[in-house]
Amino acid sequence: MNKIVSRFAPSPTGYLHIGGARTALFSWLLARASGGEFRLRIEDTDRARSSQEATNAIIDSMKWLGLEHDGEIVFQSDNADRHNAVIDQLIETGHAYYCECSKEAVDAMREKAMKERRKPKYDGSCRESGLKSGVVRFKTPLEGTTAFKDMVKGPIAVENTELDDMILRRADGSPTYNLAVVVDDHDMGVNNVMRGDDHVNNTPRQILIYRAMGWDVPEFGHVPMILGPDKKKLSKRHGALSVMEYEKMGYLPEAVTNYLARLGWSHGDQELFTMDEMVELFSTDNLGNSPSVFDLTKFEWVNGQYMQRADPERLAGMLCDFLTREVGEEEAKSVSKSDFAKIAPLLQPRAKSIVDMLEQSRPFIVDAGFLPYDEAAVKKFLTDETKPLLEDIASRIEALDEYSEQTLEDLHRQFLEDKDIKFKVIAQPIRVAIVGATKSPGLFETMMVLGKTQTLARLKRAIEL
RNA sequence: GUCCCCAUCGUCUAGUCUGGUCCAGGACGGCGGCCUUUCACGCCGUUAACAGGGGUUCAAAUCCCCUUGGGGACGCCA
Repeated sequence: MNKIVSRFAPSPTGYLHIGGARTALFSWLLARASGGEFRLRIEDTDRARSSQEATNAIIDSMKWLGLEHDGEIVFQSDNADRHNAVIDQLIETGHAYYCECSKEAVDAMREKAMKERRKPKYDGSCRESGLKSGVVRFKTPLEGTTAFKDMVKGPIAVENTELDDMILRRADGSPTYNLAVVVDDHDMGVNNVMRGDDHVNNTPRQILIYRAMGWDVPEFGHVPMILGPDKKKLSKRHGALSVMEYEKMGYLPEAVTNYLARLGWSHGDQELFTMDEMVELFSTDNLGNSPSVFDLTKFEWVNGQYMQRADPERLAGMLCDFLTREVGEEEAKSVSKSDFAKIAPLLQPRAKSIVDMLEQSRPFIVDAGFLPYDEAAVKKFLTDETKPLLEDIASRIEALDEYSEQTLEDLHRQFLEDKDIKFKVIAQPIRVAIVGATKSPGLFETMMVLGKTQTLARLKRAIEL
């Protein structure tokens, strides 16, 4: 088989949302898995609805997800002349014809057909009229069936009588989608087309154009759509967010691609895949053919898995960026990346996202004087009984020559022995004293990250509360 | 209305092509427990599904038909 050339061809009418991202991912995987090429084409022929902003957003999203494309980005609108040349050729070869029926007349035909329980379509009245102007329509064969083997759905066949004589060139001279995709895909050498489910119906029409032009018909694969929790088509309402929204919420790109891949694709019982693994294991044979629900809970689990495995340095960098975004450059300066690099490992098993991690790192990055305390926790643990104990511990820490996790542990063990009490008695009071809350990473590792000065300052402040 | 597609635990799915090893496996979630200095993580256990009905067959989640339910398309949008 020749080298696979696949593509992703979004229309820049909005942001790239997760459904589109998954299609792009599968298409990318298809190419990469076989050492083929993955092209990107922007279908911007609907000039009224297309925008540069959306184009940029799509490109940024692809980049963030790591779906690098090969070659130059093709803008469909640049190819109008070529599209028209093909249309002219189709007319010359008798595969297309001019039609002057008004929009209203065609609407009436459709309505009539619908009433007669037939499929609504143009009736072909201008087919043999030999007109020389008007829109150009494709002369769909009157009989036979058009069939293809879908890479994900299997064999699909449609009676040609079901298809109507689609318009190839509009009254204003511009080519339509069905014509443009075929020409562009052919010109770009695309031989594997992965796209959304909603295009299955277009496929037979497009195949007919390929045949009329005598071109090789590519392989098609239609991936089912992604549903919201209510099993309805994903929409803004239930968080059909754009890919970049996920970035803003602090999710990792590899978690997004992993989760998206598992939505509709599988490799036995495996849940976690690096991009490299996916490239290695991907096959359209394992693509599912039924729609799936986007489950945020499971996605968060996947993200959590990647948070745990991530390099603390990278996390630290992200934490800095997020902090800057939140409080501005000036404020964010007070915390360095190396501070975050020390904090991150403690929070990695506990944070579901970068935003979550930043939130949890709050007690670590504020000065003792500004540490917020959970009132209920203070009331419960910083009592007249525990405060003297904390005071004792504070003075012992102060006297420490070498401040390390080991010496801290030894110090506490000795303290417990001296007082003849269990660690449980002082654990929560210490915790509340140094982080202001009842939850935190391990006490000694927390003290280490905090440093001797901050630890003591917090202990002292807690005693005063 | 017409055509096309889809249908396994609440969710994502394995198994379906090449019927038997599936009284259906894994994961998320839920529940219970262990670990433990809290919270997580981790570990162990548990919960829960072949949409319904007909066939074919010694044998069907797997093959065929029908029904039901869901989705998509039917544009001088892409």
